[in-house]
Amino acid sequence: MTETELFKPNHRQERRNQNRVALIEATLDTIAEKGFSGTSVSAIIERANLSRGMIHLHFGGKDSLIEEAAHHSSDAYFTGLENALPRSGISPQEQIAAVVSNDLSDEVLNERSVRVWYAFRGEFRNREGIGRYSDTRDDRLRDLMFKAFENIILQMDFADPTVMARDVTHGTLALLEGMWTDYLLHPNSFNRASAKRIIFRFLGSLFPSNFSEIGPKR
Amino acid sequence: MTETELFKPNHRQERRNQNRVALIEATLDTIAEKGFSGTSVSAIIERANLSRGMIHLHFGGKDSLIEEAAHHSSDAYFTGLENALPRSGISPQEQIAAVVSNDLSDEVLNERSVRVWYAFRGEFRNREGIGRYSDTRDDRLRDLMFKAFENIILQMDFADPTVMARDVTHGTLALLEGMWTDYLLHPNSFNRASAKRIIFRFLGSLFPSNFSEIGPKR
DNA sequence: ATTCCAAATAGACAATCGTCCATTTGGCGT
DNA sequence: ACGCCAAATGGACGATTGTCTATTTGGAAT
Repeated sequence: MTETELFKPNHRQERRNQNRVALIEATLDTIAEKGFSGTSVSAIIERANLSRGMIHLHFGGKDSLIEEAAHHSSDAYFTGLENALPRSGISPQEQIAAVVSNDLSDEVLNERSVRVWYAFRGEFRNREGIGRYSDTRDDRLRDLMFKAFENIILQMDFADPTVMARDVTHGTLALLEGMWTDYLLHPNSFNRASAKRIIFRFLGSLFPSNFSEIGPKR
Repeated sequence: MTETELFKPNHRQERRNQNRVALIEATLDTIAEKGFSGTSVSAIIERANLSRGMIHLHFGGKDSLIEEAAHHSSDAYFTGLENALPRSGISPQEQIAAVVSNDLSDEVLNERSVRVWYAFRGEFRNREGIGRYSDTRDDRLRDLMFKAFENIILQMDFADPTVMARDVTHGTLALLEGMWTDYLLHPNSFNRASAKRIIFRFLGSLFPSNFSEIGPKR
């Protein structure tokens, strides 16, 4: 109500879109705070300070709104990741380190996004729209890491470099996943530096000339 | 109704307890199939083939039933783990391998239990009863693995063996967590043998005289 | 200044939620 | 064989769910 006046200079379509985004953000906030089962239409519109009919007007229904929120959340993660990755002239180990650092950064690994992410994970079976974006995120990230590890492994001598690259990619992503879970369960005692050291300890053991427990070499 | 006759020879208290367990199992089945948001009182009692009032009679309310179900699920995991661990005369690396094998076994890593587990994870913030059991599981398992890794590390020369043991424990649990997530998202393409090989590849690289990519040595 | 129509509102609506109680059932003790 | 009382039933109950529509609002075009 009082905030409405702040937006007065805007045009109609801008206001419309602001409300659309406000609904999505309010949905994510509510999921983070009250979980999926506590996320009702009433809770969402109360947080967004909008009227009840807006969800039907903008999204057609609650389920579509939640799907859009999942989409929005997934997009935000990848936009951040692509900004965190320098365009070129970067060694494979530095690329992997960039992914690791990004996944453990304040922007990605915070209480809101982790709770939202796990709430979606717990429900994605029943909402097809959510599962789609879960998969999308994994596939793009997996491909990026695989190529980086492949570059590292090809200039060593492994019996089956492709399998090795796939295994290490899989393992590193699993490590990151596990760190997220740890943060979800113990957000206060979680230590970002410690998490990073652990991951690089594992990678440094596998590729001593590319990683140390401090981070990537060169 | 028709099944009632099968239980006729039982005493009253046994029947009562059977119904109690049936409600818990029906709750877990419903969570696995429909997610937390689809788990209503109606859905539970329909699956259990019992009357509406039973939940109030046995548990006092839906929330308590769900808490008991989380407890039941956690207990089942640890009972299985303790059975999988031979009592004594087993090397540290074999202890760790037993935990890894157990976490990747059909009994622990199946669609029902993984969906149930992640559904609880997504809601544990709001139901205090659930969070308690989540933590309990982690603590007991962490302690077990830490001592095993400590034994391995103490007969090597590391600058700070305690930190190293803690890091590797943390990392290995994170790897297992990540494998569970992978199974949740892609239950059909998931490969247990591959998951095990990846974990032992990481551990074999850190402790070459204790692990190989096949499994524990000795 | 007036009209117009997209945008937004607020409440009606049936369906479903979880709780709880009046009633029935049936196994055990006498 | 009978009566008792714990166990189980199934529906009533108010609260809350998500959807949708009749109404109001207000910026833009004339």
